[in-house]
Amino acid sequence: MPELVEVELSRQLAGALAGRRVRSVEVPDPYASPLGPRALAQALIGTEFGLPRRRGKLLLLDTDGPTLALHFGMSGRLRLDGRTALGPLRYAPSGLEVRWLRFSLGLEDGGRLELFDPRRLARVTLDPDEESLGPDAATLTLAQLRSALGRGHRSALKACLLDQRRVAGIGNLICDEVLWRSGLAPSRPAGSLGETELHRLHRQLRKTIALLLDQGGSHTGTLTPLRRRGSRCPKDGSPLARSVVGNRTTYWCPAHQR
DNA sequence: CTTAATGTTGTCTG
DNA sequence: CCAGACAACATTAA
Repeated sequence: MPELVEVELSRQLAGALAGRRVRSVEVPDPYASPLGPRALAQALIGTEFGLPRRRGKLLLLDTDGPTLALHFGMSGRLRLDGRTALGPLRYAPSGLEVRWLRFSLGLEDGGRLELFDPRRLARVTLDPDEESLGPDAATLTLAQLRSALGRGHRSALKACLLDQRRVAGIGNLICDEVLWRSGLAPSRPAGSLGETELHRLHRQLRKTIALLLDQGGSHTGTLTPLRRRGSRCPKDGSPLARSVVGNRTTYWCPAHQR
């Protein structure tokens, strides 16, 4: 679930952390962090949270000490004081089982921040390298998009959009949805877009992200439910193609995506 | 049992 | 040097 949209919803949930202090640190699955449980505890206990930030798919929880960074991998989700920001997990519809709790913080006021992750690809770090991420997709300017794609001259458009160093936050579902709405083929060389196409892509990117946020998830688009063999394009009725682009399964309409 | 999965990273190859 | 292919990571569920 964790593309920009889910992480943003988690950031909003984490807003309630501001001004609260860490009392305890638990790491039931040490695999979740390259830092040991001890280092995390030492760095975090007693610190006070500020307002949470997000860059791409990274949730940044600033404290008056280090910045706690959460990356949700494929199946991570956040719970704060018993509340979550997202609907059921695709790979764990039953949701928040104790065996999937990988990291948690007890707060001085009795509250609790918990990271659940069935698939164990989520990561907890401190003071991450934020600058290696490209500009955030939700607020990307046309100029930023142009330069992100320009440098990727001959690599596939979709591969560029998924590259977090170029643009941060776009995942597989958002990418396919945006390209479908933009009428652009995922395998188009990124550098081949004309100014009109670039404009269209930029507009659809911003619009789609806002829509998906509003609807509560990356999976709420038009194309997502059609990600199975035999589906047809809702725009023109053509059979959707299924291929691999940028290492990810890609659904698209060869009829109107050019 | 097989396959695919909302992600990232490193390695190999042409 | 570049882009693409592929495996690995670890697990769930259809």
